[in-house]
Amino acid sequence: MSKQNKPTSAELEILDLLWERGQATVREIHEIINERRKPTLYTTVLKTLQIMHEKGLVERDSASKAHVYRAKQTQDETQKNLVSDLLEKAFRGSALKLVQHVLETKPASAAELVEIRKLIAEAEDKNK
Amino acid sequence: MSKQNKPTSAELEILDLLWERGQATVREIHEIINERRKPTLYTTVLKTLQIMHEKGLVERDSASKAHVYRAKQTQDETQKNLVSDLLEKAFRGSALKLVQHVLETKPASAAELVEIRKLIAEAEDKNK
DNA sequence: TGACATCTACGAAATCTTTCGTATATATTC
DNA sequence: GAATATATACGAAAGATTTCGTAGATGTCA
Repeated sequence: MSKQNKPTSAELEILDLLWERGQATVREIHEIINERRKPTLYTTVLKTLQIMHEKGLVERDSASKAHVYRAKQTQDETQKNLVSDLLEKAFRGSALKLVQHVLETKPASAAELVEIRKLIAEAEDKNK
Repeated sequence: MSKQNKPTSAELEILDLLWERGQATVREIHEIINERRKPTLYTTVLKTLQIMHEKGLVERDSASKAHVYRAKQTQDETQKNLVSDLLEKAFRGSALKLVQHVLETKPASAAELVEIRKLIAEAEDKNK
């Protein structure tokens, strides 16, 4: 059912902003992106959004002159797809290995570790 | 130091085979890949390996007519890079969210969960 | 040796992604 | 209503990745 539309790198960067703010115009997105990384023309961002619209990654309200964009998939759904993709492509399904690398790469805070414990407890319950 | 050579999707598929078998010829790789997914010409696989060789992703022994390829980076190193990349690009550094999705996507076995617990314990020790 | 199978090399086409530049429409303001 | 600022649309260049096809080298075997 769900579209197998894996967002590209540039698309993901934009989606991230949309998830964070709920919605945004091209200009807003353009400005934020330009602060964060190498300068990009306004029309580049616009074009990317248009392509994302064609692909069904975003929806837009074109009532006013400056269209307002929103992500169509939730961050959660997208993250889940990306993880599932990585798990399959690079980890041959080994959840353990993946978790191990996560904890190595980005040492989690004490609070996060507590939360992760809970997740494991839940997973164990389901196993029974 | 380490090459920031993020393998592409096709490259990763080949690397996976090399890690699994230690080494392989183009023909072997070609045959396995063709069993697993859409048919690909022999020369396509060959060309990809040649490019990977240029990039330094693999090394090869050309003593015999059919060259024998080996991955140059370990699976561990590569996985670590991929995770770090995903964490940054799609999870804004939230280890928790990532782990959550892993456990949802691929329900871990009881044995794996035990192992993950250990990793958390280690991480907590380091936090102190 | 000569026919045949199998290999590498590699240019180029095909495809995908990202960026750029131009044309044109639509508000705003004097 | 004309000048100006700000939008969208969109073709096409630029890059990166993947695939294809041809040329030629090398091994095998009767």
